[in-house]
Amino acid sequence: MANNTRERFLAVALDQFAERGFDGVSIAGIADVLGLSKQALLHHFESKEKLYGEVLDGISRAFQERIEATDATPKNDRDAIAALLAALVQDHRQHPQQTRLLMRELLDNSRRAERASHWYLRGFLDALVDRVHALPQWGSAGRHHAAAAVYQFLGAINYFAVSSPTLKAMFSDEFYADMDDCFDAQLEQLIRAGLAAGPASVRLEARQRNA
Amino acid sequence: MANNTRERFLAVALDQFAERGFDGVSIAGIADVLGLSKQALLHHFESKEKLYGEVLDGISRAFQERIEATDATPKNDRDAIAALLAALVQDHRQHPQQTRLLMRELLDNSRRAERASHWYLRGFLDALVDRVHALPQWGSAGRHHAAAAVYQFLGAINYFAVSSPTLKAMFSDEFYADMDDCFDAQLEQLIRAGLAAGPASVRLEARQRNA
DNA sequence: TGCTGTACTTACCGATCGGTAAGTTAAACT
DNA sequence: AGTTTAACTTACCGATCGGTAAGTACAGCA
Repeated sequence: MANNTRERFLAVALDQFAERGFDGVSIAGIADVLGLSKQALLHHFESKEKLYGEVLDGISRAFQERIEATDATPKNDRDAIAALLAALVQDHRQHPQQTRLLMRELLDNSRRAERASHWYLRGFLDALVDRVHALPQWGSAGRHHAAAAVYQFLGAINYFAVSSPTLKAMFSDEFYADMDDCFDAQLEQLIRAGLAAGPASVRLEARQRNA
Repeated sequence: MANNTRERFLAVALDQFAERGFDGVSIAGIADVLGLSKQALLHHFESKEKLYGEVLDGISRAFQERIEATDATPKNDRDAIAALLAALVQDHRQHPQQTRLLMRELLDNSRRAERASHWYLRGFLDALVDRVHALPQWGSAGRHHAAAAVYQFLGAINYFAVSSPTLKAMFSDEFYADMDDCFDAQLEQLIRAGLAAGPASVRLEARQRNA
């Protein structure tokens, strides 16, 4: 089991970074979980930053593979959009730690702006926006309308995914389970309704804000 | 200016905690911003945790006041729901640091579960869910349907609010400005479409997951 | 048998952390 | 004038941080 240790380090690091954030985690703490010394970790990853980078890269890669798998779905079709977003929901459900860590990155990356993997969402986002923009009603309005709508969908998904532990604690376990059970169907309905409603007409006031 | 210093500490602390998180901030760093020593801070707030608690309480209080101000809107009405959520969008726009810090709390509070102010959203959430549940189509389905829908709305708002710096960096400033300009109208349209669509019928498969 | 590289270990380092102790300064009150 | 109190300061503490240095144990290979 040569690089098995390496992968176990990455798994533990993902867990801890997701739960406590970069600054809340010590490399000694990560090593302790595996019963190894801090220097064992530094032997495989030359610094805490490098370790963190590899964790993010791993998420990014897994994410890319998953969206490429669903990228073959038909374009110019509401079903396809709903299917892509449904896949994203399942993704978040199956990898909650990845979702949590990426939400932390979203909060931190104004400082860590140099890191490229932050735009992990960019490809997925563009693909979705293109698909929405290609829909009959949406083409007439600017692309930013489609982008706003797509980002609202993503927000609905991501926020719920990240909130799961809080909602469990806030409500009863049973009520949360009920919410979770109907979430997907409710979301799909919302997406379809939103897409059918088409782009909103922007009132003039908003434009004048930049005066 | 007796307790002026105190308030300035709180303001700087909010900024730093929102930007770097609890563990990423040092009390000496906060004090430095005001040109004071670390012990000046500890004179006003007996510990870092207490300072953090007061910052959160301040947000919670401000948030409560703002939602109480809009709580007088009519019930059993789609316009009222849209108005409450529109107010929330404005709220986030005007206090981005508060929004960011609360998102961090959402990520951290599985560890800090003892803190009560985490449920700052609870009142607002319940009020919204009640209003949705009172709508003609929604009453027939369980309350959790309304809760899921409301949480999707909140997610769309919150996620966008928190993503602002990232979106600015990811797209051109102009494209982001366009998105931002049409966001409110797009969101209102989504909310109205979602409410009009009513609760989704849950397929049996989801229920069987608990087997 | 001797050499080399991998996978670790213990020992240690300077920096920084939150927090304590003990002043200092000046305004406010009696 | 004397005392108290609020608002700070400098000096210091032990703990923990990320990271370096130097060694050990062992497997594979010539």
